[in-house]
Amino acid sequence: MVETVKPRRRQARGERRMAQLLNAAEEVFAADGFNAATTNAIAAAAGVSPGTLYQFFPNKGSMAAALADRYVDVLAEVHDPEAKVVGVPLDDVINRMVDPAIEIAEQHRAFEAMFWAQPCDKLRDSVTENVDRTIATRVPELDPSRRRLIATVTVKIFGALLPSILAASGRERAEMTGELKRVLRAYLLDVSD
Amino acid sequence: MVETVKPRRRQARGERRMAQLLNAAEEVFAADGFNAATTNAIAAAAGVSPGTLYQFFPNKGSMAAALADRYVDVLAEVHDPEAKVVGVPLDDVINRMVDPAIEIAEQHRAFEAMFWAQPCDKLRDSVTENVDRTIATRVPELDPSRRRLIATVTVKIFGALLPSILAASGRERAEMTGELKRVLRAYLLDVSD
Amino acid sequence: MVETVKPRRRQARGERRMAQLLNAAEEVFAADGFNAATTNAIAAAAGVSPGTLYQFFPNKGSMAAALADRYVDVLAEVHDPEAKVVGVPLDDVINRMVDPAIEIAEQHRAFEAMFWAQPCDKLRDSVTENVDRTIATRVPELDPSRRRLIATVTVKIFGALLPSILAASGRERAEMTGELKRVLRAYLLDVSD
Amino acid sequence: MVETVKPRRRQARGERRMAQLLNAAEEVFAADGFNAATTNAIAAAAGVSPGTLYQFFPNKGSMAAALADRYVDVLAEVHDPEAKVVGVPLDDVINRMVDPAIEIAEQHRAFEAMFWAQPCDKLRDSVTENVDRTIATRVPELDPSRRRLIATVTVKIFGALLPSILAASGRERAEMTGELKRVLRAYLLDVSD
DNA sequence: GATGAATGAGAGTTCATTCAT
DNA sequence: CATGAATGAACTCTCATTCAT
Repeated sequence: MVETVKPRRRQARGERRMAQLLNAAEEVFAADGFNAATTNAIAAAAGVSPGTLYQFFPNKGSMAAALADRYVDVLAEVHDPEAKVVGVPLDDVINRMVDPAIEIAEQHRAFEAMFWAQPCDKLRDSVTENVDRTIATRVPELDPSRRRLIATVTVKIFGALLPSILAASGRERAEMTGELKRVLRAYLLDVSD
Repeated sequence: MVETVKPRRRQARGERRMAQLLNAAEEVFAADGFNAATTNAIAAAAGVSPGTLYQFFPNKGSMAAALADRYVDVLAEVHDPEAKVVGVPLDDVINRMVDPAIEIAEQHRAFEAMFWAQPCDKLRDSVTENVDRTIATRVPELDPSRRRLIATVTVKIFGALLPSILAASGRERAEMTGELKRVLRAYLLDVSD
Repeated sequence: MVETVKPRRRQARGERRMAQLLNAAEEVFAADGFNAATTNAIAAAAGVSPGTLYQFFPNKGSMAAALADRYVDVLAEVHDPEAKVVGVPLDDVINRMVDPAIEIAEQHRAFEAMFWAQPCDKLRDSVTENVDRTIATRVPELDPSRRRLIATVTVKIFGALLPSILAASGRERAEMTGELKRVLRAYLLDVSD
Repeated sequence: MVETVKPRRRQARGERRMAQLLNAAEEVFAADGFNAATTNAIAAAAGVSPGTLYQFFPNKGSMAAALADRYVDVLAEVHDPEAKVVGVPLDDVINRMVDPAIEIAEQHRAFEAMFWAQPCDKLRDSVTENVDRTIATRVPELDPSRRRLIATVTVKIFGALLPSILAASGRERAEMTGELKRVLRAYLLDVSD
């Protein structure tokens, strides 16, 4: 009994540390970008020593990957697999894809940086997978590999416009977001013929 | 007249070196990206000492900027301002925008890297400007600021898909290129209503 | 209490290193002067890598400043604020100002170099302050700003002759030192009328 | 005849170049100090190429030395060897030593920098020599080596206070200059007993 | 003479990572 | 687990000087 309690405590502490470190990494990655971010800066932001950081993450990239995982989870939480996709205006589908993603990107400040960092393919892949599935449901007759291509392109477009959206606010942001949706709607309409 | 030749000779050597250095920079930027590229590596690739590099360029960014300038020039050379834009299928207009850009990107190996590097806004701006002008000719009634937005989005989409296009070849590349054109056509059609 | 010892240990190693680095810096600054001294040379003289140096000092100037602080401390230790300054021959006062300073300069080989280096104003200021206070005690009726001027001039004279004194030895040094004291006595006598 | 004219012209051009280069060196040395001054900067300031500079001066130090020579000459021009030194108030003698020197230092902007630069011992030596001779005339019974010592000390004091004098202006400068003269008068009075 | 390109060792500084404590 | 000292190669950039033209 004692043996089981102690490990739990340890694990709990460990996870707290990891979360703490990831939060710090999020700040630093968001502020400086992946390349310019410094493991020392992350450790400092987390209030621990560099050595401690390396007890939880083998290298800088793994922190980015872990952050990406976190974002994948958040996206999954928000994603409603039961959501109607067929017999619904395309605009609604796009809204349900784009809006939560933007909101998450805004709330999780390193989302944008992680979206492009090399060690975070997972994140892009996951988003792509979601889009792919949505398309699959809505346009089942589409060839899977073609569908994959379309999903990939869709995600790249999203990634390309996201920075401008996040950098803007108010009216400007609405405009940029509108433009993103316009592009996607036009493309997806064209493609689903 | 004779006097002008002598100075030219000296400048000639210098300009040869500059070209040589820019070529080397192109290689290194293409291989490593702007951030990871080192001035020493560029100098070495050019077969000169680091000091020589700095006789022609005050810093790393200026090499990127010069390279960007070069690409702007190449784009300008290829661009035919007399080309018919009105009363012509949109597909043709898009082909004439996209195909030369891709070809240039392929021939000038750092084009992609420069397209995103911070010291090279000029390049993106120049491409955006070209697109803007083309739209202006074709859809004159469009509000200029809205037009600018559309051009910007168009260029971002191009930039987002370019890496995949360049990374691919043969059938795959044709597919990616086709997809890029499809996106742009759908978007621009939608927008010019 | 036990807890405080452990952190101390870590700091102890660090402070040992800092002392070691400052000693090395002292050697190198003394030998080459502040400008010509290199951080790599200092690190090498301390037997550590350049990176280690920068864990304790953010830049070259800060090492000089730290050295200057050290000398300020040594001067403070030697300075007896209770020492009689009134009702005592001026020669004694001057001896008590000059002799310890020269001795410190001799024992701490970079004293002279630090005395003039820009990042070490503190050192000159501190010495000036001491002189100022001594004059204040001995000639209380003197206008403070005038007193400051006199102290400044006194210190500059000291700094100007110090190199010759340190460079000499034996009889020559005694002569130079005597000359310094003669100047100061004559000046301070003149001034306190 | 032709042969004698051409060399003259060449020499004339050469001396013009040297003067031009020295003027440039004066600016740069004055602005940056001897160490921080750059031969390239000097050449640029003179409007010539680095290679040209090295056709007239073998290295950076030699430019400083040449400048020092120039200042020695200027001092000599100003110096009146017939000036009465005996049977005249000491204040007058000091004025005639100090005032022209300060004026020269002000007019020739690198005087101060050259006064301390290592390749310019000549300048200090020359000034020292002048002072030595003046003392010799006024106090002939003084032991020559002691006289040399006094002259040296006098010059060092001058050099130590000169920067403060030049940096100041108006009332402040008058104060500093006054202080310099006070020191020297007190010292020389004491010494000539 | 004059040019300016060329040199190259070396400056100060950084940082992902390791390791003794 | 945590610490923070330690590493060291690598980075960007400089500059007195030389040399081909």
